[in-house]
Amino acid sequence: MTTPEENKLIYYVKKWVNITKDDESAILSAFEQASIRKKKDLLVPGEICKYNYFIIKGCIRTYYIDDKGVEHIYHIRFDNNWAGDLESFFSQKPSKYYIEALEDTQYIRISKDRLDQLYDEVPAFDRYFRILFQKAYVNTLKRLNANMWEPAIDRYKDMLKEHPDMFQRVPLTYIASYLGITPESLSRIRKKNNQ
Amino acid sequence: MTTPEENKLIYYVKKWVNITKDDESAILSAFEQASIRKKKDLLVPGEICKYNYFIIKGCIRTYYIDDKGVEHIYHIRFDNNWAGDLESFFSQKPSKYYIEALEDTQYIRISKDRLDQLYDEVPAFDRYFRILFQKAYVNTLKRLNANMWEPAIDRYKDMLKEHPDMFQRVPLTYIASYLGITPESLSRIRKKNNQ
DNA sequence: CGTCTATTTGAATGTACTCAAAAGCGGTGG
DNA sequence: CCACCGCTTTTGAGTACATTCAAATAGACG
Repeated sequence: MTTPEENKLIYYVKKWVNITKDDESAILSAFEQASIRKKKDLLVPGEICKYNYFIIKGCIRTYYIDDKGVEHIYHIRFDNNWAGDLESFFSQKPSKYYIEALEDTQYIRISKDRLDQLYDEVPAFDRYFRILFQKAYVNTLKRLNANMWEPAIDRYKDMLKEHPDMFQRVPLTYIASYLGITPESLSRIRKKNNQ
Repeated sequence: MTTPEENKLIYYVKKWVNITKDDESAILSAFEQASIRKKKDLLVPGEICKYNYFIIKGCIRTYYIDDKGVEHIYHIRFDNNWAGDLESFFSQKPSKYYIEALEDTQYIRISKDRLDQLYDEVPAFDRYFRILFQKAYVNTLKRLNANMWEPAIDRYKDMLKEHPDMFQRVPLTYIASYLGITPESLSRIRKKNNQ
């Protein structure tokens, strides 16, 4: 039994796959620990996303800026989640995104080469990510569906129910963007919802 | 070298991972071949999605019907793609979706148990699906983003460019649903686009 | 040829948008 | 401790895009 206090990553990996003690040390030695201050960027457009990040504690958003200069948020991630631009990370081509800390954030990171090595060393890690991506894919399909066919107010209510913490930790402007609406619309929706 | 003519699944697996001859036969023996007629269902709501499907030739759509009785299409898949309700398949709980053949379709399928076995027997298959889900996840994020922030006409044009075949093989009503708009709106967009 | 379904067109409606401005809130420095 | 500044959130007015509902037209298939 690994507790989150000992090592968060190992704890969460073990939720999904069985690994040996050797696997554990192989995994642990493949990651580096680091931290970043609020409002600082882990990645800016044009750079290659050299690392995949696992957030130990903090908050990170991934967004891009469109032709008109408007920000659009892909996702907002908290403790015990992965962050990074997968597309750039796996292709090792320049990213289109900003990855920014919304709070002072502690994380661990792994480079592409090191991760590929780890996949070979520890096949269970392949499986771990297979399961993770599978879940991420299903969740994103659901989010897509909600965005297509549910009115914004329902999406807001769902978010309030599923991620009440967000509203404590993230400015409403960002939540609006994540929900696919403007800050003004979110404000009006909230007003309507409180009456 | 495996050509698509010999075995399509093996050909596409080899595009992403290295497998031995033994792996090949293990994979092949895990799948059953079958076919289904146009307009028939592989899955209806309430049923557990017992299989994951790889389409050899044909076309399959996944959709659900909302409270108001309106159909919403999650995806439309052609030859050499996977289909199935992943959520139900992996949890083995009842599905909310219809999976329907839009053409006479040949496919191979694998059950959950057999696939879990295969993951143990052939670790490369874990990796194959890791890569597949990873790509599916990134693609779905892009589709989500387009739906949130791009006008319907741009999404239509993109689809016309990326999947011109769709328009040959799939009724416009379904394409509209896939794009997240009503058939009426798609009709008007097409009219505007041709002027 | 007739029937059923898919597509188009029309008119009215609604939801979320843009642009502009006011109000609220938090932190900093005098 | 208060005043000021910058940023977030709210409010208002006008607009646009896609929707709903209804009906007409076009196409596919037996």
